[in-house]
Amino acid sequence: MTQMQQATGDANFREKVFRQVKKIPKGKVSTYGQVALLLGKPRGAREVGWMLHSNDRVDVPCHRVVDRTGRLAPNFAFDGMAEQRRRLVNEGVKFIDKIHVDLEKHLWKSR
DNA sequence: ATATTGACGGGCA
DNA sequence: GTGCCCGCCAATA
Repeated sequence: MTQMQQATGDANFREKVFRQVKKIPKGKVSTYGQVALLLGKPRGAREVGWMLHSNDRVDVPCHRVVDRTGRLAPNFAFDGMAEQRRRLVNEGVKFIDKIHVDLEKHLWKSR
């Protein structure tokens, strides 16, 4: 690893985030904090959010990642939270209202 | 180098 | 359950 890559910080961490998000099963959701914790950064929730925002790759199901209250992203990359909600509903995720998913039922329990 | 911002989380009212 | 404050971390308006 070059010195530049280290300076960039966690270029490696970014890959971990994508890999972890890809593991979220269809019909389940995870939280930024949960993902961060699994990657060994208990306080890296904001970091995860930044990564997903800056990288809206189609192969990363970022719509399955919500915040701790189950609230959807304030500004989803494509069509606002309407698009995010549509995708989740399409996968069978239940909502307690328009912007909050039912975490009790759909929060992914990683192992 | 400092200040501000943001797709966050925990604790408390 | 919701809202506010504060701490945390990286990017940058």
